[in-house]
Amino acid sequence: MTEPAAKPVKREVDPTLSLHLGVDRSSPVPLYFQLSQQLEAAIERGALTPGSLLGNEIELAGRLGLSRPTVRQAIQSLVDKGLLVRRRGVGTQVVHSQVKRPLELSSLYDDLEAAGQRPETRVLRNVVEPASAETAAALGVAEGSDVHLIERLRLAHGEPMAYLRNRIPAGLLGLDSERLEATGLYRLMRAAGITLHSARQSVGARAATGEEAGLLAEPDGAPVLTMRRTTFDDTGRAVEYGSHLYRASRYSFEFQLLVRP
Amino acid sequence: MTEPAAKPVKREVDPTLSLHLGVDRSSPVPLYFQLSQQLEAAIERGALTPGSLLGNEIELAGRLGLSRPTVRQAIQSLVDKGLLVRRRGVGTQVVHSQVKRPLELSSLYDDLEAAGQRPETRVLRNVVEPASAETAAALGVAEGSDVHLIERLRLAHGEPMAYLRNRIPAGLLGLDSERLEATGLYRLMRAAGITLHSARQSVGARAATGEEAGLLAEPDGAPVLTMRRTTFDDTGRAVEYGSHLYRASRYSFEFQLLVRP
DNA sequence: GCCCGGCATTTGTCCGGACAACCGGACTTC
DNA sequence: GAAGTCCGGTTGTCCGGACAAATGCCGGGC
Repeated sequence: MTEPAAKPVKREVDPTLSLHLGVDRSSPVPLYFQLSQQLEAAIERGALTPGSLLGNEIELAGRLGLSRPTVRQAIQSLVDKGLLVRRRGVGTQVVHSQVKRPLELSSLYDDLEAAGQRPETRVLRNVVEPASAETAAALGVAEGSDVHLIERLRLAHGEPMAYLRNRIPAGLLGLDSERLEATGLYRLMRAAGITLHSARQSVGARAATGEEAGLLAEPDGAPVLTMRRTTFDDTGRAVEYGSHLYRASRYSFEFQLLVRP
Repeated sequence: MTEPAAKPVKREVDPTLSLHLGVDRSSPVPLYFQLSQQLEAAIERGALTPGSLLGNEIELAGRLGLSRPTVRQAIQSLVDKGLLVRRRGVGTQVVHSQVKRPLELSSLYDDLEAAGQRPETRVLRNVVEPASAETAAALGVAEGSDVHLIERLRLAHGEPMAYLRNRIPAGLLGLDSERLEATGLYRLMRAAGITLHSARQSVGARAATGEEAGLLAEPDGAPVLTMRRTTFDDTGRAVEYGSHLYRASRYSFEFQLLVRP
């Protein structure tokens, strides 16, 4: 008695088959991370087309010589990034693109640089002064204690884009104007060993005052975007309080956000 | 021969000891989820104070009768929410608070309701018309195909807060003005079985036109916040394209964001 | 007194397996 | 023809164990 011929498979061919995935066990990079990077790259360059089903986890694990938990961890990280969607009883699908990045704690400097705008910074003030009540409340320090006050004008293509005013607890890191003109504040903080963790932001709008309009090369009373942000490191300390002004005619906040499942 | 007296423990007492944690194995709720909820509640009400160390995972697992992977999954979900921080060789710490919610795809209606503002909606228009080039591009449909156009005025305490203009592919869900006045658009979508997944947003500012100023009860040329948003469901379809106007004098966007580790 | 190496502690990574819940389609039944 | 039922396939949850890597502390050596 011979087996009946296998019925033609309904399922499409597993698209990860033609991807020559593989991990390097001698590398210090975690296996799940190697895999998630390869999958992300494949999605990025279109080798995994939106909507297509990834072959099932168990088979994929077997093919790569990995365990299922490891493969799941790799897939999960891409689900968290919004690149994949899982459906029980169905499979794992590539999201129909449109996803870029789900909003990071971005530095304006980095944003401009990434957009190829070659940002420029002009430090207008860089002093230490006693904290006002508002600043003290935002930073969680005693009123009157020393804080750095930094005022900068950020330009792109020689045109003013934003007027940035930051307050930073004194003694947290060295802040000379020279370095501030060469890079962004967040980069200096990371370089000083501060691990940024989260931030509270508030974005609004109002009419610019005469002085502000002058700095930003806008007409008097022009609408400007305002952004207030307090940033915390992973110990919960407030490390920065900024209140910034952006030219509404030249700048808007773009971001992607994901729905928490 | 008696054991020498144990040296006094340097470590603080495990704060989870006094928490009477426990899981119900007969419940259909996943164990890791039960645990993460209990921990989150303990943090919320201050039973786990910021900065305190959470006793190690292995001991915690043993005490609860769970395996270490399950406990790790619970902790990981809180790390993802920004409530906890892990440090290898040290332990898991409660973040020094200030964290509320890391920015969800929020409906203005829900936001206002959560703030106890009793939102009110006035539907100004609710028609089906052919898609303009801009709308078609944003929604990924053919130019000229049918889309719902909905214009609403959102009020709180009887005062206008925002002027909302949404475009939705026709046939996606039933949209009668009556239900639109009773609740928010996103709630209607979820009720129609649409799983929201992500959105691309752009927030800017400009001066209001005369007509817009009149609707929002603002003086002519007053600054207004603009928000453009395309929302996608988990199949990657664009399900909504909105361009909204908010009174800058009454409204600002508040959100929390986390640094991706 | 100061520096450095070793040690205990804790989280990070990985494995292999087991069963449950869920989805979709095929099949049966009315 | 329509509705209900069964079944294969897939992800979700959970377990127990093992070793690696990072951190902070203590003691020994200089």
